Amino acid sequence: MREVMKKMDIEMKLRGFEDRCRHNGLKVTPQRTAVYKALIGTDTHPTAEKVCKIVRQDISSISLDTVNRTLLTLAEIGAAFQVEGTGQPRRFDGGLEDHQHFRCIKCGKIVDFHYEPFDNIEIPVHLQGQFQIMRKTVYLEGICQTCSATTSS
Amino acid sequence: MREVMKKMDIEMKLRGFEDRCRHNGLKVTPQRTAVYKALIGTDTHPTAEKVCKIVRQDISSISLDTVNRTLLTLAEIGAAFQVEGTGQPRRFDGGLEDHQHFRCIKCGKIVDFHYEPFDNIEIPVHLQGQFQIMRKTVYLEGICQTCSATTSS
DNA sequence: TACTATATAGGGCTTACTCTTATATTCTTA
DNA sequence: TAAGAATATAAGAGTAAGCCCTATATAGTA
Repeated sequence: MREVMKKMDIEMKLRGFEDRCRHNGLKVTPQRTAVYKALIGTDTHPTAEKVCKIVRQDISSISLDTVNRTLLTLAEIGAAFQVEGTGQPRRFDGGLEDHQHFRCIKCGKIVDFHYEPFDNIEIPVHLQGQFQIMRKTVYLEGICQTCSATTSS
Repeated sequence: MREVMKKMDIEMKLRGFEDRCRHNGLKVTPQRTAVYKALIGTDTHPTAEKVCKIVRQDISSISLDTVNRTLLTLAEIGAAFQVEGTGQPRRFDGGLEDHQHFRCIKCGKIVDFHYEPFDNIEIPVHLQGQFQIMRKTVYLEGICQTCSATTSS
């Protein structure tokens, strides 16, 4: 019974995915579908490399480049998203005072801001047992003024 | 007057930095000091590459590897830190329901959790004009159970 | 001043990605 | 349902970030 439910759920998601592709003028290819399926079938926040390995069980000839490109496409059409901050070179910060970060997804710029209520977010108790938390922050992503000005022109 | 204050401030930080090095059994080298100075002299969250360019104005022969290593060292002794999530391969997430991420800084594992109060953090008004915010999340870093078990042994 | 431990420069290597191009596939519309 | 146009894919070369190794140099110490 459980299994049947799961299967139906996946079928529904796939249907929705195909619609989403078409609405965005994207073709529904076996590769795209397989990448999407692999991604929703895991909760491990995989890299392109890992997704590629999974997909190759079905489509052995798929290239890593296609997987990577497809994942990026999925993020663009809102069928998935990129885990915050990953995929960029390492960056450092010499400001040790309490502050938070905003990152522009177009130009990659990181801007400090400080909003006192964010300094001491309360961590739910059930996590405190599970992890040794060393850092907690509110992290914002979006488009900065410069980039939104450039885009609209 | 302002300038003088700034200079004193930097001097103080440098003094503190040297102490911090010694307390951690690290030698105070011109390279280390220069990297630290470059980092606290900017608010742009630079990559190792950028810090290297700045430092080379003083020490033209410094290698990128040294800069990178030094920045990592600064983070270890708490004289700086690494911007959350940067420096890792891109990762994707197919779960579109509201949730937040914890990332283990040892093994890199990313774990989902969900704490409803975090779903709709209020963004301060002064930021709403400045940025077009597309995503906001609470992001936690620390050490997971597996890793803290391994480390203690 | 000399000795020991640690740091650095340099260069080669790996990994994660990106770009280019020729071929293949989807979707449309006639 | 066949043909054409637009888009996607595979493959492979190219690039950027970061890591590792080793010989030399330097800081801290006694």
